Amino acid sequence: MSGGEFNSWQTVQAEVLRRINAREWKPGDFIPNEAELSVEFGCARATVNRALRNLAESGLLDRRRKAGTRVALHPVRKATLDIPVIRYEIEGKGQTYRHIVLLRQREVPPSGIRARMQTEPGVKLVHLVTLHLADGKPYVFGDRWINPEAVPGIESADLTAKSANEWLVVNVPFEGGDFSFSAMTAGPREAEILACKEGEGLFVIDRSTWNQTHVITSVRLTFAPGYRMHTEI
Amino acid sequence: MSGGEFNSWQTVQAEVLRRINAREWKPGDFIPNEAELSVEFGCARATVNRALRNLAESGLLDRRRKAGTRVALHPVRKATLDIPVIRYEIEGKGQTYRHIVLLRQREVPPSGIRARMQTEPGVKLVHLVTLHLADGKPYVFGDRWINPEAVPGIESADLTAKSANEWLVVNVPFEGGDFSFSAMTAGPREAEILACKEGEGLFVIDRSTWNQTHVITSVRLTFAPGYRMHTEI
DNA sequence: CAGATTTTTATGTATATACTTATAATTCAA
DNA sequence: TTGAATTATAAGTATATACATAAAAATCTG
Repeated sequence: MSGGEFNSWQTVQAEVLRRINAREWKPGDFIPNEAELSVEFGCARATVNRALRNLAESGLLDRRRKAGTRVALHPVRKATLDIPVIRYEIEGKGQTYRHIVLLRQREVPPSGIRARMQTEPGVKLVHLVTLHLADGKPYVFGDRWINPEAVPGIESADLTAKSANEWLVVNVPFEGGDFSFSAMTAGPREAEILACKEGEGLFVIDRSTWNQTHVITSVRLTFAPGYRMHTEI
Repeated sequence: MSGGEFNSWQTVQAEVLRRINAREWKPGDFIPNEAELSVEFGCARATVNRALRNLAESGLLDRRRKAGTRVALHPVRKATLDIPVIRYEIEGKGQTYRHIVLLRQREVPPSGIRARMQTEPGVKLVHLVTLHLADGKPYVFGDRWINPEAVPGIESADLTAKSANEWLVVNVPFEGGDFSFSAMTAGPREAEILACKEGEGLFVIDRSTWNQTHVITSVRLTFAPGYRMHTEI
């Protein structure tokens, strides 16, 4: 307590992790309860709680009240990935960032977008197509639909200075988002905009963000060939 | 306190989140310190700490000792994505899972793999190519290299019953991983294995996992056209 | 005045205690 | 015997307190 010898929650977490990895506690096994572990490790129950909670959050343990704590059967490890703000991403690589607005108009969206945006038939949305360049070369282009109802300032915003991507991040809070990652084959349009060959495989991110009341925006980012999204555990 | 009216850390978190979203506390602003907030919310500092820590973990606040807590300038939202175990993913969709081992041999890896796996020149690794099928149709194929030094049982494992993917998840603990997501263009080999056309865009995951001492395995998963990886915030 | 030292301060963590809550297990009742 | 009520239990949370630690700010020094 006063001496200096104590178990931090990290120590406890490391030891529990070691036991899981060493298969001393196997997937599906119940592990001792918090009270028992706190005695074993010579620390407070709160400390054990912190350690186990952390491991549960990262998917290695399953915990339920009264039932107890068990080693996760399907150790679904979770990776966290940052949502890129394109300018930061490019500038972070030491390249210069520039963007061009290719299209900006109010438009009735196609049905797929309308479903995503949950708007009534016939309602016009802001349609925005932007090309982002790194060192002058096409990097990614965004085909974006914005619900002006959810974003009051959008009509008057100067989207040539700051891209919609950045403008929205700074000006419009969102509560939730929905991402999907996939690949597509470059057609004539993509080939022209991204200055690549038709038929090349392109990395695509589809993203919708919303707040309590509205779907704010829905965007498809199509990256030039060679793009990689990276993350670690 | 005893009555029933109290502020849980969730309540505090929700209110802080509201203020951030309402721009009462703008990106870059310092927010009141834990002691002040605990007075304002009528709760213990530990409760405020829990709330703020949580928000910091999800990227909305930046905290530093002594400096204080500020609203993140670049609200890099973090999405967590589950690392797919292919069989679960397919069966989760209600499809039947099957896999075929296309190649399994000890082999000296090409230099790119060798660099990734951090092995000495000339050292042989286990090379394994597996096709995973959903309802009998090609879903993804894995081109995998395994360091037998890190995985003692691998030589004798029956990888026709359980795929290497699943066998490794169950039998080999790992401490860290490295993921990258990208797109490629189907060449003759991919077209043949995945039964798609040459020139189609394919989604690719490159993954390495390691423990303290070794890089365990490095795999490239190439998905059939149409695959989407999905996540929410 | 630059550079080293000390002080101050906000977050970070540990602990004992107490109470809450979900839920498994048990008992009771129809 | 089934279904409802009760009990016991393990995690979940709140709190007061104390000390640790990083780092900004202030002070001291040559």
